[in-house]
Amino acid sequence: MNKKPLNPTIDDVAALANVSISTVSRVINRNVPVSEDVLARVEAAMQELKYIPRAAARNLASRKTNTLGLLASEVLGDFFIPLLSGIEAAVREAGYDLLISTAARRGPHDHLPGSLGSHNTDGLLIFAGSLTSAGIEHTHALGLPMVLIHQSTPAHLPVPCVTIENKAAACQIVEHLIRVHGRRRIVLLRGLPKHEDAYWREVGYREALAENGLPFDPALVLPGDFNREVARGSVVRLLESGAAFDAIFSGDDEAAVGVLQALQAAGRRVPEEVSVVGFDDQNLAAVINPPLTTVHTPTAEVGRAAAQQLLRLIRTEKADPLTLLPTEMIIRRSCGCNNGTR
Amino acid sequence: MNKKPLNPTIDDVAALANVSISTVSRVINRNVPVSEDVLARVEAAMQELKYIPRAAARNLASRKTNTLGLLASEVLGDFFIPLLSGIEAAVREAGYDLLISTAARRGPHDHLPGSLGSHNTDGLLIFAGSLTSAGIEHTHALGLPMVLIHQSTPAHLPVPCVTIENKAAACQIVEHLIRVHGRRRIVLLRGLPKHEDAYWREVGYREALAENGLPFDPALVLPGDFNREVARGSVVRLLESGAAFDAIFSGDDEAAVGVLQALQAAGRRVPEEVSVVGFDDQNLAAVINPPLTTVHTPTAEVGRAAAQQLLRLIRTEKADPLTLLPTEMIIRRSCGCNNGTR
DNA sequence: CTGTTAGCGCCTTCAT
DNA sequence: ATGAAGGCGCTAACAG
Repeated sequence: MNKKPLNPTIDDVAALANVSISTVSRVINRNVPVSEDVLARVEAAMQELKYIPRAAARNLASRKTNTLGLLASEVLGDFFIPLLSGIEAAVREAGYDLLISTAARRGPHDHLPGSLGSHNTDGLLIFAGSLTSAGIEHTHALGLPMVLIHQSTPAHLPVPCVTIENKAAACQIVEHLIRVHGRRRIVLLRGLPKHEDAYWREVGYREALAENGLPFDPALVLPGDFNREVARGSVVRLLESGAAFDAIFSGDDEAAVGVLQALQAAGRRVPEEVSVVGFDDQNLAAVINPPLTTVHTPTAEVGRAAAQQLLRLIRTEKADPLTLLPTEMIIRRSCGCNNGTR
Repeated sequence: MNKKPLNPTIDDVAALANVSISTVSRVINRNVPVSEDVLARVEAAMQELKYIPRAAARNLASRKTNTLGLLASEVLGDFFIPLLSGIEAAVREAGYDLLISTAARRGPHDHLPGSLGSHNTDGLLIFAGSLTSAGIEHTHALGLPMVLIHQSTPAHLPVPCVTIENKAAACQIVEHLIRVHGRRRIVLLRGLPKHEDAYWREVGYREALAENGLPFDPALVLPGDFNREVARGSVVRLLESGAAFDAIFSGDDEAAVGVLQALQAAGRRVPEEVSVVGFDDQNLAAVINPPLTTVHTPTAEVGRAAAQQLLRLIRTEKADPLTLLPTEMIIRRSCGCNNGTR
């Protein structure tokens, strides 16, 4: 008589506890009432055998996987950590697993990484830029629940989206430059062209100019791509062009690093000669020199909210079409405030 | 006759292609030769039906899950991104999936998150500090292949480990402080007490002192915990104590940030009055003020190597007991070099 | 090279 | 409240 199978199954537990496998299944799932003593026996047996239900078998039988997929873009920026921990927390609290996949080279027909296909995941969290519009439609057509992060749904598809307030914050921070620091020639380092955050930040920038009677000068709008090197290159070229400017609004903090490097290499003093502000309030914003005035984005909350919406969608087939999380301006020194302090 | 089932199974494909399901299975897995025309027919049918094999069914039948689990610690530091991308790359190249789980509150008996249990994952990647020694032994006893990251195996268990060279690099950077900058009262801000990286870095520090005829002074060893605030607190207290010191070797870059903040707040000039060096070469090391002299650690490679070892272990039951990746000192300004440059 | 036949381990009606 | 039996969709011998 084999006492302890190395990979116990539900049958082993049932045998040990002297009940049927259905009963064991019931105590595992706690769906249906089970008498006190039977419950105790079964639980003891499970402990004894160190029984762990096989996910594959449960998934196959129950037709759900209890796992959520996260499709991330190839470039994992600094904001990815808070995003991930927010997602992870929500997913775990709900008893789900998290399968992650970065957007690898995927052909046009090959819309999803195989593993994230409809049968291997109960739903998908899709980060901005990790799937084309066509890919999203295709996935949606498959009937896979999904929610988009930092990207609104294309083609009027009923796909929930969770993102942050970009425009008002961008407007506010640019107005800060104008009204508090008297800047009038403000450069915009736009983010990734197709990125919605970048788009709305630009709209906010223009709005601030317009509301304060400043002209919009296309010569002051340069590529930043949310990338340190790209941003640095843009500023170097701007400097070479001899164009006049007294402030730079960078698409995100990462690009702001490049901005500062280019400016400092050229001997331009920040913030005395030129104010610099960013967006995101990433880890390095507070420690860089000078400390960066920027906009704080609640990235962990975005992750958490996205996971929660997806879970709701899966369970109730209903979710908020749009979750817009608030942002907040953080004044430090790169804009010109607090200079001399500390 | 139902033309396109919404969730096609292998049977639908077989029917459409006029073959048996075994044949379809063969073209899916490409294990066994299949004739040209049959292969074409089957592939056409799969396309036509948009067939996606159900992972749960394959897993159940084949007794393997094709997914690797990653157990991470609760605190996801900056180094986590490169680690994750290295892992993800290796895992994806091998055609596996990645299930991630941060070490949540887990009771003493409840060693693993359920989903990472032996039946749901073919193997585990365990990051330092995410599992106790007992947990590791327990998991190993379950027969689950695993490899440890930045942590060596306890109790002589045959569990492969991949980590980095800490001691020599720590010794080298401290020697740099001594020989190049003439520092003699060097503070050590140790990392997390139970963390092996921290241990070896301390050994390297002591070795450097010994080899250069400097006394080891316990008063100069303070907690840093790989944490910005803890490090700052330690330095603040050190300053208050009035102890003399002319350099600080911080357990990692994150702690170095706290060191710099405390020093600058107290008006101590870095590197003129005190040299500061870190370890890890994190994202912010190059942009902080002053740019941090530190040790570069190949974190993405660590992730990749760990995944590869785990895969080898799963496939061949053999793996290198220890993979030690090289590190490299990066000279910037906080030690006193290159001052005035740029 | 291809088809037939058992399961893989669990959930889920359906009886009792 | 509990047991019996039939799949879930696929892989893996085993024949042919």
